[in-house]
Amino acid sequence: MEQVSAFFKLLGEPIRLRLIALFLNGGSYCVCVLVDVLNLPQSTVSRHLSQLRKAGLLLAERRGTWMHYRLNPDLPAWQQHALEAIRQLQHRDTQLLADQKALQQVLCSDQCCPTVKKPAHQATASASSTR
Amino acid sequence: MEQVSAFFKLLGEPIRLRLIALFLNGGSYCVCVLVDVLNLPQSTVSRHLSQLRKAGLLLAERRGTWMHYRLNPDLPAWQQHALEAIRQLQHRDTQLLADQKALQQVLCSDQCCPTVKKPAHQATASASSTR
DNA sequence: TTACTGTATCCGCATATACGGATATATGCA
DNA sequence: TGCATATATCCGTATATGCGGATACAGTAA
Repeated sequence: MEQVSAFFKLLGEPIRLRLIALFLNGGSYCVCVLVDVLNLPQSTVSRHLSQLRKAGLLLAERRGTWMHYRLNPDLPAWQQHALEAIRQLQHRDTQLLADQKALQQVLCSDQCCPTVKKPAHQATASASSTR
Repeated sequence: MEQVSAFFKLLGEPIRLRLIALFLNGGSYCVCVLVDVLNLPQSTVSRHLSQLRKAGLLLAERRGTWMHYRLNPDLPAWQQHALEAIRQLQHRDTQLLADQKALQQVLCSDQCCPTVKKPAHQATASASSTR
């Protein structure tokens, strides 16, 4: 029960909600990309990411200097249901839409993180096996 | 966005989560019943209920001295999705199961609130057309 | 090693929120 | 009226949580 409310508590914070929404497409992003997208201090973004990781919502993987986060694909069914709610909001909420647009811009400009894995449908509209 | 996180923040509190779970069956309960079920101070239960009502999750209706709360049947789709997550937990989480059992006991003992509307399938195991 | 970059954590501060006894308000009834 | 019950709100307190600059900790390359 405490675990359950802890999960919803994570979703109850705007920055974390925006982060989760960005990961819903299946992409894998390093901290510096997300800092650029959200336009927030690095410590703030990193803190929220590690909270999401500790809770099992995100997985982290080191690639050289960069730490890459992605959504845990093996979440329990009830959590996936809750995330589905956010997925529905992505097409309506202006903030989430703006974040997605900002993400694409940052990814295209390739300012940072040569090893970022974009979501499949963005890779180049050709090979699609990112996951 | 703030509205969205506010919604999840409501679900992020154990007592509110338990309250919502109790209402998922479609029943309509007064405060005193819920106080008995959760075994918590009246002010605590009432406060959480009014928070849920202010957010539009619950509807309240006065019947004489008693205030009856029930789930708002017209929630936006994304919220219903999130509630579906809780519905799935009802069969697994021991606390939620205990609450449901306690609710049935309180309702059967008829200690209070002669006007409580039980969910359809509990009414007499006959008519079922709630929700 | 040293320098540099990306990330995680620390820490003091500010704010939000929950608690629950006490009290106010509302309704029904005599 | 006045009392009793149900509910809502108040209020002081305790706790939780977010913030973000500063700092520590990788990992890479020279």
